[in-house]
Amino acid sequence: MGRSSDARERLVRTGARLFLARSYQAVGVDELCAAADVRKGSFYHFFPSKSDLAKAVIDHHAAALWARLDQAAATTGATGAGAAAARLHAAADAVGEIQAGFERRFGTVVGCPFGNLAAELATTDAALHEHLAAVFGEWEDRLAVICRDAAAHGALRSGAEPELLARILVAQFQGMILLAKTGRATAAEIPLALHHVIDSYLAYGAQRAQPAQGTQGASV
Amino acid sequence: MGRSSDARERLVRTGARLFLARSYQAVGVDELCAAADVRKGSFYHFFPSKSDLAKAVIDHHAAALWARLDQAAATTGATGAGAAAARLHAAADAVGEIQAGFERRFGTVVGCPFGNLAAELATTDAALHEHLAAVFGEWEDRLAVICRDAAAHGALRSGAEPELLARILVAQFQGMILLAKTGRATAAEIPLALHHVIDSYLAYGAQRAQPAQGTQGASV
DNA sequence: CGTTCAGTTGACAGACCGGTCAACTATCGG
DNA sequence: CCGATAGTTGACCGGTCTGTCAACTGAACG
Repeated sequence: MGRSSDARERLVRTGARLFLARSYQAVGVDELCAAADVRKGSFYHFFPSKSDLAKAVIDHHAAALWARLDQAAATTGATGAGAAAARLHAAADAVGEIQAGFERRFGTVVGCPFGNLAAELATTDAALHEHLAAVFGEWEDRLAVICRDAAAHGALRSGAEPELLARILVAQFQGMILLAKTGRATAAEIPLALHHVIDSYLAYGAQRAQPAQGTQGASV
Repeated sequence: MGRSSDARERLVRTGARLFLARSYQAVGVDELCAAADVRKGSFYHFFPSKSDLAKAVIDHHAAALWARLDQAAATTGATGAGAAAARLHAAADAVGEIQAGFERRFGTVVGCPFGNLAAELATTDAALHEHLAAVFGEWEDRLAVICRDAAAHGALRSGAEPELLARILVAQFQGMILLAKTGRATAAEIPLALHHVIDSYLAYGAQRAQPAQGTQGASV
């Protein structure tokens, strides 16, 4: 019953775009609606508040990230000592590609969708704070799975705890993306730094032979 | 001639406090003035715009950070292979203490003063963007000096370039602080992760014997 | 002691903010 | 073909936002 519409999806997509291009607070509901060609009344038909749109935007970006990470892990099939290491490097490349895509779309490195919102809203919006914490938690967990696998195959240096390494890698992603956002690095340098950190945690002799080469697949 | 006043300093200090406790955009000039007990006309006597106050706030935090880093480097006197490594660890502890101080003052980890503003404003305020880039640049340079010293004494693993390591460490600071802000870590865990990363870059045998122990000096 | 000027004051402006609402409309299921 | 309902529309609200201004005040200095 009733009619159907893609207005909600348009709002989420333009929200994702505008929040990245500027920031959450810098984009008003009015501008958002104009850009999505949706009247304000409709906005509040789909979302109880602007904050709820942000939650949907986070889910949108999270789905895209998990898809990329799954794809990266899949192309690096098989198991074994070297495979886990390769999957870590592939995850670094996947994030690098997402950031490179943003850089192409927006003209500059606009930052991490989650990191930006966390820095801006973690202190003022409890619901978004929790939502973002869950995303970072899943990100960490996904890397921890690979790190534990690497540890099980003896691919990690002695003293390298898988869970801590996963956290360090997520932090390295966030930090490098932020430095790139300040203009002190390009999107392409993000995965390079991560390859470096990953290698420094691999058991001696397990480092990758040739320097990082992102999977050259297109799509953004 | 004319009269003197500490209103400007009060504005910078309360700006530093409120921007950390919430965010730049979440704190209005009116609220800021009320908290600093300064009338709005006076605010615009000292600062052409809210953005210029933010620039002063950044300088305020930067001065505090450089002082802490200098102090940390000084207590770890002397030179030599182990001294450079010790200075890196001391820098990690210094940042950890700053964050622990914020955590005590505000009740939660409120993030890095520079990282927060960078994430929020880098895309919308060109002047602040540049100003923040300069701070990150100096931070990186200061660590690079130590890293080069470590490299010169053969304290770094082979393949560890000092400049890249300095960048990786700044990124690790930013990333860990952001994760702590999302509630996924405490301020005390920030230096621990950094000690871990630093150790993974030190030449085998140069790792610190006993786990991180922040200089127990008080002061915030 | 008076002039000068940094600093103060409070009222004001205009735009914009997130959010509300009642009336309306098109579509889908029966 | 009709009723139920998801979606649409545009006017509207009160509050807050950054920034302005002219008149005023008081301390330092010649």
